[in-house]
Amino acid sequence: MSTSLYWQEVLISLRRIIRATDMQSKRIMKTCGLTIPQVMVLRAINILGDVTVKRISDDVSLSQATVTTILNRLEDRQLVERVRSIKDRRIVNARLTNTGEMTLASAPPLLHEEFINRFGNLDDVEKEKILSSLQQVATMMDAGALDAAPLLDIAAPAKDIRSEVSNESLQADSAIAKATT
Amino acid sequence: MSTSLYWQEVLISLRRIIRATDMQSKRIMKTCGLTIPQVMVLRAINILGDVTVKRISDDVSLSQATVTTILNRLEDRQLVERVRSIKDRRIVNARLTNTGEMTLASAPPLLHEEFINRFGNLDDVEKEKILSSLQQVATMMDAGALDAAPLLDIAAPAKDIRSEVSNESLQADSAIAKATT
DNA sequence: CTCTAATGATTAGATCTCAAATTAATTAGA
DNA sequence: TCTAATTAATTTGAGATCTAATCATTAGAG
Repeated sequence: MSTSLYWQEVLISLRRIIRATDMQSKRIMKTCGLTIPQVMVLRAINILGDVTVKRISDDVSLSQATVTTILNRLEDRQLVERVRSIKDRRIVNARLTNTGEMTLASAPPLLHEEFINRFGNLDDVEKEKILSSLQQVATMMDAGALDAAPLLDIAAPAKDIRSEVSNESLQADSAIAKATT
Repeated sequence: MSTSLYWQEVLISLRRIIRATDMQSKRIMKTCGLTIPQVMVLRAINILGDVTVKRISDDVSLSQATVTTILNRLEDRQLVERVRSIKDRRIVNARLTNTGEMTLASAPPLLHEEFINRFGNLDDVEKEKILSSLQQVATMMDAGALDAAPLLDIAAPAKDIRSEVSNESLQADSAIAKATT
């Protein structure tokens, strides 16, 4: 059917987005020595406090293995330290060092300035439309990946966030309490 | 401004999308031996006829270097052949072999079945909303990357592909045309 | 005609990412 | 108490992707 044409378009858009993200990550790497995923992990740790690798990986949407390797690099640079839980030795809790906090605080925004400007200039309806579309796509995609179990509420996420957004103004740490609830 | 929280959400959504795409690519790789980008390159060649590496790379949003390595693998498997232009020896034209055409024809859809189902079940308004959001995001993102010069018309981004498509194989039905307007 | 600049493609080098296998630690059951 | 199953993290192995450097060819200027 005619929908088949949508796939092409969707795929191309996804490619462009993935590529742009990749390029942006490399650009950031050059200026501050950290990649986007690395900064995201730092942020997650900062927001969530001492967290397990699993929790981080859920939060930033990277596999546990990837988070482990990212933590290795962050630990090498002393931005993060790992502490084994005393209660359960299998568990590792990551936390930021002082350097890590400072580095995170000074990290540049992860999206292109250009993107930020343009997005910022859209009116709220438009912003909302875009964010909720992204979330729908993400949900539809990883619902397939995860066998459709935990993420069935397609409609909910966008709204949750929105209300958070409008209430808490800005850095609200807890706001990211997350769709995972 | 409260917009800053949007960034978190946008980033998380993008991560989820990127990850799901990656996982899907690996899944497809297992079943048919080709990754998503490989299939996309095959498709581009099929649609565009004999094409230069540059043209392919523009079309599928991968760097020239990446397309080269993909072409290497495709050529190894005899799905594609490279022909140096006689007029200008720098130029390489890629074309599908018979095997390549057959393989392409039998390649599975590149998006999760689950995604396809869900997306397909949305009404047209919703589909367009999502597609146009993706395209806006892609454009805002790679506009930054490409220094904002050539891509200022947010509305028109994916046009090349579509016009080709509609002329050739697929009989565009106009739904998409509107999405970008 | 030759030398330099530009252009298209390829190679080299560095990261990231994931699935699968592995290691370590805990819990449950015989 | 001791094994089996489970859980958390890490290591291994294989690709993909980008930028930058390189190679090959063509176009232009003197």
